[in-house]
Amino acid sequence: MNIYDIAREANVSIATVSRVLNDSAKVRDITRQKVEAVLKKYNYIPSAIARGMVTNSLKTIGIVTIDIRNLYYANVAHSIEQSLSALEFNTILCNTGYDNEQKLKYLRMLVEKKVDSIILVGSPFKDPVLDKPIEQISKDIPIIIINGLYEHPNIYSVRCDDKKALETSVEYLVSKGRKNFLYLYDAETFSANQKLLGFKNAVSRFNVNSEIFLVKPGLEPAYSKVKELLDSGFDFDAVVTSEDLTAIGALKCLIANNIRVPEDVSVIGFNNSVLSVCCTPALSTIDSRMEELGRIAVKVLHKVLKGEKAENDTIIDAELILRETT
Amino acid sequence: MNIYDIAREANVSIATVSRVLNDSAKVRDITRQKVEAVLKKYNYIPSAIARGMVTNSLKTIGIVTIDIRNLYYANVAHSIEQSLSALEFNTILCNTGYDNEQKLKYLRMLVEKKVDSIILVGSPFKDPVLDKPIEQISKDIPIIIINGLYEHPNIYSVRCDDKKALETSVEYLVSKGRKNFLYLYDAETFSANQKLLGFKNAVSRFNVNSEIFLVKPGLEPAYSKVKELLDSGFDFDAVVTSEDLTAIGALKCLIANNIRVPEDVSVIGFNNSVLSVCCTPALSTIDSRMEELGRIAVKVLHKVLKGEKAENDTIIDAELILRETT
DNA sequence: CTGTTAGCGCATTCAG
DNA sequence: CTGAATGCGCTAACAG
Repeated sequence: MNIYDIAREANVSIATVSRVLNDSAKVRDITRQKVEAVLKKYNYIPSAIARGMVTNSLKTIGIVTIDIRNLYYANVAHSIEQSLSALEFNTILCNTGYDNEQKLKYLRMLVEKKVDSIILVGSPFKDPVLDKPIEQISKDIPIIIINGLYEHPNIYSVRCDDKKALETSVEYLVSKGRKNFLYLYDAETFSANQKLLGFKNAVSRFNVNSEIFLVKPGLEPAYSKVKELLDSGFDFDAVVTSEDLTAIGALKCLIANNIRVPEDVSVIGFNNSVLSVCCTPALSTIDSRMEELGRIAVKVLHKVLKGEKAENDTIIDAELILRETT
Repeated sequence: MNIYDIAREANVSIATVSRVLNDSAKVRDITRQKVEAVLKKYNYIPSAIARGMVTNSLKTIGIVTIDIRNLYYANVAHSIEQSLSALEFNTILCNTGYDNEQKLKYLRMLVEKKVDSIILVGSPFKDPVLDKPIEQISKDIPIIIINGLYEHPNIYSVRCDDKKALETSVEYLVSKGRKNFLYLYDAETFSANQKLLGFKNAVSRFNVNSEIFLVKPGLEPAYSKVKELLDSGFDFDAVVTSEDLTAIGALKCLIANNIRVPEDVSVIGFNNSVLSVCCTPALSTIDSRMEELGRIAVKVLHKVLKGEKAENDTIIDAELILRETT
């Protein structure tokens, strides 16, 4: 069933059917009703593909993440999908993992499917290997990168001020009398580097001691690292991390070793995920405002799609959430 | 740029270009190389829309969930997306929330976009209001429902044996000497009913006491409920829930009230999400094998799409994961 | 093995 | 306000 069938039954031309389907132009009321009756009778749904053939758009956006099981990505993706849906856009979800080959494969798929734009979630997408292809794509469609910085025409950055966030954390802990910091981070992306930079800035500014370690993502690696540090007699009274899960690993190790939190050691995580309220004591953390980032990304995109001028780099502030580990 | 441009530059017909693009038929090696050279020169990517116009498929599947921020949905969705991607299919993600209007809107969008199939994740999609539209859609494309039962041609169920899982939990706790059970559940869907049924079966079979309460989803409502029960002097030595987060709410309340877990009270959650290892003590829980469900769903779908006969209702067993709360 | 041709279902001129 | 005609880029017969 297509508009020809509808047109025939309604005794009008396909152009008229198309018009009422999109109410794109004036159609006499009586004609419209005639057509609508037939449309309803068959519960007719037009083909977005055929429309896309003409308009060269499926009203679909690709959203590219590392792994949607990660709460951070899930939250941003959800926010994006919802904002987009309100604008009548659909979302193609891509979980690329960390492998660049996979990322390229997905990017290609999205181009094939003629998405109206691609939203890259997370800084792992700012990578030398990907730069060329991404810039190539940006010649045809706008690209938004969340929590990555990409200075290139038609590529828009929307991010949270990670650097400042870490500075704020350290500052707060210093104000509480903490003097010996441990920083655990689990990635070496743009965003991770910003956090690290913020941490380093702050400890040097406040002139406190600090040790920094890169650990594998997850709870276990952080647990082991802290255990190792404890065993080696390393002394610290504050743990700051780049991820909630890492913080929780550290926290669990401290508790297991009868170190009181927050009396002896303070802990601050990052992201304000559900995880942070599940542990005991509940984790103080930094809210990186994932939903807000998603919303802004779509807002920027919408502007660009409408041909309006949009901010090339939007930065919002994170927020320190104090719970029981500080 | 389209296949005409490629054809012209390679001095062949568009049919030949199409053939090498899909390697659908024998093409002389020398011709193929000629074409491929031009293809590479322009880094040509064919339009899936135009192809879809002819084949009536975009090699895209709709996956419909309540909310991807929920770890359960995120895990299943991830598994589906990955399995699908390996089959060269893309995934349109839909977060419908609980509102039926929204669900219908998404369903319509997916039909418009001519998806090859729709995968419904979670039992909230087995609802009288949705039955008609879903059955209508199933006339054109296969539908898979994960953790819901839908007996209808071209609709396939893939689910975890929730009933048995709950029976196993209770049985285990009884074997540990527990006699007074509290069951907290947070939804009234098909899946939730199965769990409830399993719980009831088991407590009656083992002849132990039980109280059952419906609470709102989340950590807080469970916490409050348990607090209320404790204050009222209600006596219990085992808490079983339909969700990890609910279990954690209960657990936190017990701990806060100096009730020892698992010495005084045992707790078992459901889903084996990351949350279960974040709390202290770590939560014993039921692994509902979300990744496996996603994988099987895609396997079933793939069969159907290839025109092979597939199982209408696939059931797998959950697994009891013992950690520190039992 | 390769080329010609006819649609796929729709939006969009351009006439009337 | 409405209709006829055109083409979007590709696949799939069908010829040769």
